[in-house]
Amino acid sequence: MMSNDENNGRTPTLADVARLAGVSTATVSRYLNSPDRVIEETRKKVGNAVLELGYAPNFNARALAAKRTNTIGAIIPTMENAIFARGLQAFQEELGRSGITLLVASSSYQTELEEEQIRTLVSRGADGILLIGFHRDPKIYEFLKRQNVPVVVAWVFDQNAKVSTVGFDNYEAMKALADKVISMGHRRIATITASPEGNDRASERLRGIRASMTGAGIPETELSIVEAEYGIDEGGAALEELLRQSVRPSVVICGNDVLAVGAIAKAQELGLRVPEDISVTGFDDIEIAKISSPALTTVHVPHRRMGKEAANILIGLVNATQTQSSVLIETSLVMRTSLGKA
Amino acid sequence: MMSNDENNGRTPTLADVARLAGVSTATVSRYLNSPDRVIEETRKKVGNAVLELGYAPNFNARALAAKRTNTIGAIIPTMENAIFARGLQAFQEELGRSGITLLVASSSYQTELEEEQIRTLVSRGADGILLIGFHRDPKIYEFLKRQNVPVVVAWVFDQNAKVSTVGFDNYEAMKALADKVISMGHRRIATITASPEGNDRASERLRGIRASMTGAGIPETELSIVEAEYGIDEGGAALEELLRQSVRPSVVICGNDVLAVGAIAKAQELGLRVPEDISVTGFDDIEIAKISSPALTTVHVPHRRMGKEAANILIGLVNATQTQSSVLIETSLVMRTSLGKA
DNA sequence: TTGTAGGCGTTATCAC
DNA sequence: GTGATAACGCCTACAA
Repeated sequence: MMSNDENNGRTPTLADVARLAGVSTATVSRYLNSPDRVIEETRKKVGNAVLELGYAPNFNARALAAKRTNTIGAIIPTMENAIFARGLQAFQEELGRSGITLLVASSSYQTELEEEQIRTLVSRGADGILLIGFHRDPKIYEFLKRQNVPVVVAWVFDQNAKVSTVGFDNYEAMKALADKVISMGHRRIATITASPEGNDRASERLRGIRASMTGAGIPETELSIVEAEYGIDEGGAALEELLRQSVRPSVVICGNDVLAVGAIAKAQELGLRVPEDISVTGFDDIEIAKISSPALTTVHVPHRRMGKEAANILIGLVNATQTQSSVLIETSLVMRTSLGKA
Repeated sequence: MMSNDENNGRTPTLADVARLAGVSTATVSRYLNSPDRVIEETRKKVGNAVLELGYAPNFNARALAAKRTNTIGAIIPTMENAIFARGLQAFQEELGRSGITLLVASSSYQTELEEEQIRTLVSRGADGILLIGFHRDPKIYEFLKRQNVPVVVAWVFDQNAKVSTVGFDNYEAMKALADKVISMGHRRIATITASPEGNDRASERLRGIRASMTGAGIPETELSIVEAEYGIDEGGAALEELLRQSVRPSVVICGNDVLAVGAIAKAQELGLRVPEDISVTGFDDIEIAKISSPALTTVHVPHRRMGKEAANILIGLVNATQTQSSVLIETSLVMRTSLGKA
């Protein structure tokens, strides 16, 4: 065989394969999409041509003609946060099982960026989209509806929402933790949280703490709040800020395990014993919670299950085999040693 | 205004916008791609039409016609591994700065899966691709070359490779660590590593340890090796296995920080003091290394810088403003307390 | 500055 | 079973 570049430098197309195999483009297309609809002999001819040319179908052309991409998009706040990255991994694995590819984008918690990414995903023909949390311009939901792109919102749960949700009740989950904290005698409560601005998980959790305090007769104004970005060092810095305030808290409720671990490390560095001098709690229950010393009292979030369920609901929505529905992922309190009596 | 669905349920197209605005499709296209080439007045007309229809361009059609996607693909082994997730985040941020979208896939360390994903990415028209590590069927590199898709391989460095690399010398980095370990008197050396099968980072690091031992006159056959998947618990289980062997190692060199932290936790659980009874080292220097107790002696890998550099090289390759080139990312030994004298 | 028209690589509807 | 051929939605010379 002399060579296989009859067609100068172009990347081979369906037509090239058809020519080489001596069949029509229609047949090649059939060979690719439903091989059983083409007779054995031609199948071989076409197969060889495909191999010889190193042909790879042009997805964009296919999507254009077929009006379906077998693609689902997901936008998460950040991949830096282990729990999102891992939930996404589970989501992806489940999609893979159905031969669906995942398109990922991360918004860095910027809503405008997220809007743009949603449009990009839709432009790319995503058959469905996974989003984290409710909070966003209602116009986006309208846009998505108009474009006929089903959505699943994860990390939150609301039976009555107009979209499908797969997650837990952030308010209740955090309230349960706070109730426990208060039941152990704590009154001087502080929290280190992500900015609740445009972040409904964070604001709901904050609301949970406040409700718990109020329920116990503690004025919610007594709650000290420090905002921090995601990161161990950030958690430490936030703790320092907390300690600069007039009354030292007896417990610091953190928005996630990473912040909590950072707070613990900083406290110890400053000579405070945890939990004897100050208690600290986390949220998420990622692996780090177990190996932290003291081990972290936290809220367990089954992120892999959440990712998996989200994938299945979205797939159902896309195939229209399922109508809008939400699933509640149960969280649970995990008592370890970083939370002690007041 | 009565409504904006003159066109039944279809999602609006360029033609719809053109019709509504009373201009040609070419003008709308120009409005979208180079607004400065259309006069203010028509710009307004078209803009309104776009808004009113909630028009979103069809990316696939655009890619088909323009033969450029402004998209770059990346395949990483897994998002579960924080250092990949974070390197990828940096990669993405850098691409975003140039208006390029990122397509992500994770191969779960399965080479066949990776091959498939590479084809998918190419099919989707990725202008360039980021891969982790060298090791893969040469045919893939040929395929990529034939398809004219530039590649950057990260997490490894080889000036002489036929593709661009952005990373460090895994062999040298680990050898430096091992040299240090041995200089502290250790002779009974063990390692917990990811399976080196088809993983050149892991196998190179293993080679580094062996070379160091040989250099110090320690028969490399004395190296105890246990393979483990990524995870704290996996690291712990691996340590247990190591301790079941006849001679107890004085030091355990782990393939990454997560395994190391797991090993430390398990050792302590079994009543061993670290580093007095057994030393442990990590690799990567992610945040967890600092808060581990004892803090982890490890190899610092500037993953964000690596992601960023990889993005820039790939962008240069895609724009053909740059030819193949590799950049070395320097790693460094970080001495903390988990490594003590033998 | 704007419009006309051909083409990008596939799929899908028909006939044959 | 297989082959023409018209979409699919957009871009881009080329004209006007």
